[in-house]
Amino acid sequence: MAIKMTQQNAGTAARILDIAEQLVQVRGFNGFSYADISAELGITKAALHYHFASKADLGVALISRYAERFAASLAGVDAVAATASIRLSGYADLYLEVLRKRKMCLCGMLAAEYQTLPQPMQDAVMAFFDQNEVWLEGVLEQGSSDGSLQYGGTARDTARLIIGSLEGALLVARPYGDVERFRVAATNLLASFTRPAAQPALA
Amino acid sequence: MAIKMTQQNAGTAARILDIAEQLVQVRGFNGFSYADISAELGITKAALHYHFASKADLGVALISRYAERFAASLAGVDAVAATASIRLSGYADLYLEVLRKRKMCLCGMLAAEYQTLPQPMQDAVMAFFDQNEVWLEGVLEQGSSDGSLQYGGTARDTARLIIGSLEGALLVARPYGDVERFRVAATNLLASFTRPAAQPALA
DNA sequence: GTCTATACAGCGATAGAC
DNA sequence: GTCTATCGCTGTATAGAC
Repeated sequence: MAIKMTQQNAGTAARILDIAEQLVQVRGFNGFSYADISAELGITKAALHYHFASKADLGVALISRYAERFAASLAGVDAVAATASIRLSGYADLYLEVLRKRKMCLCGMLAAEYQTLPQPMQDAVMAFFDQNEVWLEGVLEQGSSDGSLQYGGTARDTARLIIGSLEGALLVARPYGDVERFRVAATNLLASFTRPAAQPALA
Repeated sequence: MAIKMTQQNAGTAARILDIAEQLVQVRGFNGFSYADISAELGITKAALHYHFASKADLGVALISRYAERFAASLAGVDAVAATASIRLSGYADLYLEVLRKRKMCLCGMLAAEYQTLPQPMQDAVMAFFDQNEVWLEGVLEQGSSDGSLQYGGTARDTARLIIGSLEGALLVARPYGDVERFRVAATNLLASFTRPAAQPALA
């Protein structure tokens, strides 16, 4: 469980995570095995258990790292995007990049397999969606304040709509291998919030 | 593969499909085994192979039956819903019923696992989404004609947006066990098409 | 830190009795 | 149509040498 960090295993652990992440995003957590990783990394299955004692431990580490990287990406969007509308586009682009690699969002994939996951992984998956929701809620409120965005319902509900819609657009577009299918859906979705005066306040 | 239909195995095959369908919608195609079915049905694993020679055969039969039942549900919506807007609500309600049983849409689940599926199953999954798309496209065009619906982009693109958004709302709401989360997302999504004069034609 | 060797349960699937 | 029995393989995980 607790592994002391030397130069060696830090690199090995990271490579294991890289390969496992790819496998989960393509095949699912129940769709790959230690043997797949060992084959690609060129070390034995047994050696993998040194770095991650159980598959559940590997899974939790996978989500943690993914969530951290995602947080960094969101910070990057904040840094380069001036308006709320552009930030939403930047958010959708994060999904688009995943689809370009013919992968599913890690946590979208795990959400499908949710009921088969060990509980620590379940908790981490929900934390990821919560993290997305908080960020989007902030962007939506900002956009509402400065008048650049407009939406029915609360910022929170709209954030949840966006998360679900983009995850689902990714889910469905991937079998078709159709990047454009996702791009169009994301554009149409976000356009419904971006257009000024498009949606009068609910009666 | 080809099974002659007697009174006996028709009933047994249907019960196998019932149990397998439930398992796939909860745990995924890679998350259940013949042993799970045999345990619940009270017959041996070996007996299952009489009805469905391979797991792939079972999977294809599963999707076929699901698609047929879904088509019947859509016909039911057509029958009871007078307007395009009400038909869209009826469509969303089909997803809601699935979530109420704490399940994922069968083909949404299989879309996540897509890359691990035998090709006949892959084809059947896409055919299911195509079927949804055709029906929604018809409803959207009808709504556009009579002025009750309004949307940016084509009917086809909007149909795809709706499919993806509802699949994704289902995917994300299920871990939270939150039916209301889905209901709100679906309502907000459909409201953006339903409100008259909400969206002026694209410039 | 990685190895060999292996345990042991589970998988999908098959053969052949009844 | 369902059974018993079993195959061959793969799964995760462990023990202990190096």
